[in-house]
Amino acid sequence: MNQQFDNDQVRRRYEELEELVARGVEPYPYSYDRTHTSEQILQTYRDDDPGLLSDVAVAGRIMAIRRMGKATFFHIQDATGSIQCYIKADELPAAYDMLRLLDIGDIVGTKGFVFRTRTGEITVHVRQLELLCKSLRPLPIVKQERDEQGNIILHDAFSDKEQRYRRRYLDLIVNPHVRQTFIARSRMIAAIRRFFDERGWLEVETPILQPIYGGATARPFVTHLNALDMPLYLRIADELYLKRLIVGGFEGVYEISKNFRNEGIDRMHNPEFTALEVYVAYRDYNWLMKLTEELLVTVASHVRGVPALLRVDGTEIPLERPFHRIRLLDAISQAVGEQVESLSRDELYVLCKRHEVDVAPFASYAKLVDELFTTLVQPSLVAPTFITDHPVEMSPLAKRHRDDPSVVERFELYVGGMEIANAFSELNDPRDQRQRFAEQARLRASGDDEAMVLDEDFLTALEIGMPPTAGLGIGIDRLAMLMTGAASIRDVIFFPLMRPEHSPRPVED
RNA sequence: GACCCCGUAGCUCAGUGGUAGAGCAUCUGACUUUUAAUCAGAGGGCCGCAGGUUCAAUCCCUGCCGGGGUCACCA
Repeated sequence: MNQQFDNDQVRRRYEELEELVARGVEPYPYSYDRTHTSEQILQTYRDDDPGLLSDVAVAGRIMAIRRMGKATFFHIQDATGSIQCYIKADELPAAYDMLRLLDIGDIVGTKGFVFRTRTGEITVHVRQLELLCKSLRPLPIVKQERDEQGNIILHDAFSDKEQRYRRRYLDLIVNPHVRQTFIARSRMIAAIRRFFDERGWLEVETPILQPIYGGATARPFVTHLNALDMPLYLRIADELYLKRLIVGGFEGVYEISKNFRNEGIDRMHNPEFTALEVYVAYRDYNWLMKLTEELLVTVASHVRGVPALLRVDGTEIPLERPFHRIRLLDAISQAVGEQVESLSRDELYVLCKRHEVDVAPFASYAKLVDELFTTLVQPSLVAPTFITDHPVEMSPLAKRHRDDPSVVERFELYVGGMEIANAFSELNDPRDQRQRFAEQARLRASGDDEAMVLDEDFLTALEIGMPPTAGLGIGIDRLAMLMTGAASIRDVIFFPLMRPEHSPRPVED
């Protein structure tokens, strides 16, 4: 064996492994038949009838060992929780001998009967002990203590964010709340699927590798397809493909999948993130606002038990229907204390300067509106609020408002100061859509590298004809943050993007 | 990309211009109902990396690497 040891704890464990093998112990067996999880034992045990659990088999990772000479207590942790085990040397001399070579982190299976100790803890009295996996590296030890109120006090919790994100497996083993966060995320997505499935809408998959990226304004990741010697883009949105499916005759489709945007990384943004998009034929954005309310209330109730979301500071955000609704320009007017509805681009620029909103002198009308909103309004949108009817320049894929052609039928949902949904009555007039693409092309030519690219086939699809359609996108990661009170998007993504730990020096070319 | 902060034992952290310390973890011994087990002892460190200043650098300076935060960017 030519093993490089990082430190003597690792070396010691390799030595133990060899000694176990020398004694005929298989350190990596193939399976283990459990009768109970730790949770099942704790829930089933009855002091007046301990015989109920006279022969259980549990398995898990050793998380604590207390050796007391000829008797030892240890805790094993499984997916449902943890349970204490008790083993006596005189009853099981061989197993007890093997136990001397086991460590915190090893995975074992044990059979025995359940009893309650003098100090009141439900415990498995070990009659048989098997090693199921030898752990060769030390675990970051988290000790926990219970105070008189029963609160759990953690000592020296594994808290270094870099290590937690890089070695999520360790984070999950030693930090129980992390497991809970990801279970909540998974339940949330399951609840969303159920909500749509119940309505008869079809879950679909559309291309992630796209020859033309579209459906949002963002810089893409570029890759290359060798077989056809052509560039491809990782999708920034799936919108244009889902609309093609509505053209094709499906009347309700949704997709939950990763998008990729080559932009900044911060606590709200990860280069790859999960988006939900749903499109429903014959509906408009008014109907979709009600649906969005219902979706959030249903999902939050399922995941959290109450129709409320959670802020980082632990305060709840009740989801009371109907959510606030305010037109985007009205929200800005309110914030600046004057009517902005009919202001020109140049007047808006002056307004920005007056309110110390930092904008470039050549910024477009849409950009100015966006800056004013982001700076002056968005932070205050804690309670769920629909911001509606954006200027048409900001929304190249949304249908013009039926009463005002300068704005579109669009809403964004803000909760806790975060944008979590974006939706519109979908633009299905191919003539208008072509004009909008032309405007995007003009922006692109003038240096806006996030402007949308013309997708001629998408226009062809619209010419074939798309029924009136409402479409909604939800940032799943951000919604998960609000379901769990997470402070950073990294806390709800198992493996957030990190720079390589030992980065090879990039070669300059 | 800019600025600020951080990087010391497996983990959580102290610390000082004279090359280091605690708790837990680890090792040895004691202990047959413990639970942050306890008691006695021991080992463990390129103080992120590379330069510079200095008689002397973990500490001061510069650069780099990694992380966090703020801003910018970004639906």
